[in-house]
Amino acid sequence: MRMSKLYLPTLKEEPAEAEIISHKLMLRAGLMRNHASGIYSYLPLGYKVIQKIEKIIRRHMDDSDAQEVLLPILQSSEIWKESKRWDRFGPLMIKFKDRKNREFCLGPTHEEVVTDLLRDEIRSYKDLPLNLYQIQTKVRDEIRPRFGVMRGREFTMKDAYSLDRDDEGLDESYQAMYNAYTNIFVDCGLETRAVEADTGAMGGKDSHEFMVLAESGEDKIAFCTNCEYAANIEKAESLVEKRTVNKEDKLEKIHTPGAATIKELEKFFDLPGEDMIKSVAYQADGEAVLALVRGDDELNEIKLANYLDVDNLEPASEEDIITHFKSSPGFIGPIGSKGVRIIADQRIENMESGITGANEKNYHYRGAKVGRDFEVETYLDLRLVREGDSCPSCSGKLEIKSGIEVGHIFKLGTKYSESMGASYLDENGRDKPVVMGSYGIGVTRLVAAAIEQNHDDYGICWPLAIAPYQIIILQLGNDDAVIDKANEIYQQLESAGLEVLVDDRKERAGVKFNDADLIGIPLRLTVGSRSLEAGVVEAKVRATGQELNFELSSVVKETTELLAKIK
RNA sequence: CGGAGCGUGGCGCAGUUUGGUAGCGCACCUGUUUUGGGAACAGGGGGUCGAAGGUUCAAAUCCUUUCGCUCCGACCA
Repeated sequence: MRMSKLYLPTLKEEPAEAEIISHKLMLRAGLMRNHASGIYSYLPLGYKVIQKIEKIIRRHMDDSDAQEVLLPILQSSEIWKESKRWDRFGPLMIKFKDRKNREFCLGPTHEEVVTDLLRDEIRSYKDLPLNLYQIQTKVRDEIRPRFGVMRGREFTMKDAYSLDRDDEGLDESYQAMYNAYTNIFVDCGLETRAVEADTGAMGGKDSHEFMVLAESGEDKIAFCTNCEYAANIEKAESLVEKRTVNKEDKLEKIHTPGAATIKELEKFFDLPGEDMIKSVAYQADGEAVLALVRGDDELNEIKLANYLDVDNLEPASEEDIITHFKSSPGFIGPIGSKGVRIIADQRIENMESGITGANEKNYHYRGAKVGRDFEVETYLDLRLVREGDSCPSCSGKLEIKSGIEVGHIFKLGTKYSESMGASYLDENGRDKPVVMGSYGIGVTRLVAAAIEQNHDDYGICWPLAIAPYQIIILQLGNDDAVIDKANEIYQQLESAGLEVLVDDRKERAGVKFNDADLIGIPLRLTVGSRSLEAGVVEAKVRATGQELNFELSSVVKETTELLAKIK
């Protein structure tokens, strides 16, 4: 491609709308432009990168016997009501009515469509297993789109759906996808880590996320420094140490004016947070729930929501605390609570006693004991893991890092097949629900993640596999000899099947060098009168800065050889 | 949805406090000289100052309403 003809609007200055590096560079390097909040147009260079990624994805999906289809974006409300997600997804979906007043949404995902499509087709165990995938635009009315393409309202996703006869079949399909994903990300030149994940609104049991480690990531991941354990912090667990603290044995009500937070209580009593019982009040589908964690711990709401199995878990407002919990904000506690479900973290069980709110303004109890002074419904893991916690599988130390979720795989089980009636007849003629899995890759998010992982002060450093072009030839100056030579090399390389961009614009050298760095083409060849006099073209590897001179007579051969070594 | 900030040529910004008829840098067009890391000089084009309403002799500037964008939080596969 000739740059004189390429639509490539690069920006010299930082766009004001962008905050993180990948977003800035995607705008500056002319990959995309903003249309509205969280909605983008992809320009030629950006779309090339997307197509490269899609090609890699297709190859690995096809290799694992998945078959590509294309499902509708416009989806009828009926199937969503069947799966009970019309309300569950709620405002995340763009919903509207057609001229005949029928309800539709723009598909935020396609489980319902796939299930609907196949429930009438799958008759026999002989039709299974099956894995269908598509690369499609998804529409989600995110509450807060941000970081450019990282959390957009419209984005490209590869989603796949497996259908199996039973759990063993699902395990196999899941493992095949796990392997395919691992290979896809390696082939894209990305470093990812698979972590255990919560299943969220998708439902189901096992789930893994594929994370690109990056400061700007919206997710937190806990890793063991000693073994392979890695989990999203939403799901991560740690060993519960067996130790007892605070041996007060009588319950005592204490006037604690102005001490409402754990920090203030630590000061007031001159005791550490681990001697206190933190009580967090929630409204769970209208039911009052009090979650207890140790004072120095943070509550993991996802763990609580999973246990309660509710659609709506919201922190109780100050008003709720007064009316529903009959308490006082800042002084809430489990003692004397009526009509409130009390659920405790397992570490509370190890506490001999603790300091907790007295449900009365400016009062706390000291020496509160579970079983004697109050009862709990159950003990379970409710706490957010912290850096330095002990690993649940090997008791090594946990470390916490930020990551960008680029892939997510789920074992859905029979959630959709049962609610929507997708079943088959087994060998014995018995009707059984299809066992499903679902597998997603955020294609456009992957572009941003790749940039987060591969850039420097001058611009993007594309991994070769997903670079929009492999080679950029800089034609410096307007000497006929230079123009002819640049042209000749361009044509030779293209004939050799390489992807080449030639900067034939009437720009000064500095502009060309800077644009080349910005758009991040992996290999740069410079043709100018200086190098021609020396009988060479200069080669420079974008990512490493490595520089070489190629003899004019063997440019194609040497370029091909060098490319083979670049990642 | 709560909090904060911002909307002025394509991009980045000043001007708003204290109303007086719009400016800078980059980009763009023409010409000359340049030409290996974002050239210099000269000339030139382009903006109903997000929108609507109001106050005023006069509004980018003051008031009201509204729309959009960004950040923090809530929320969110």
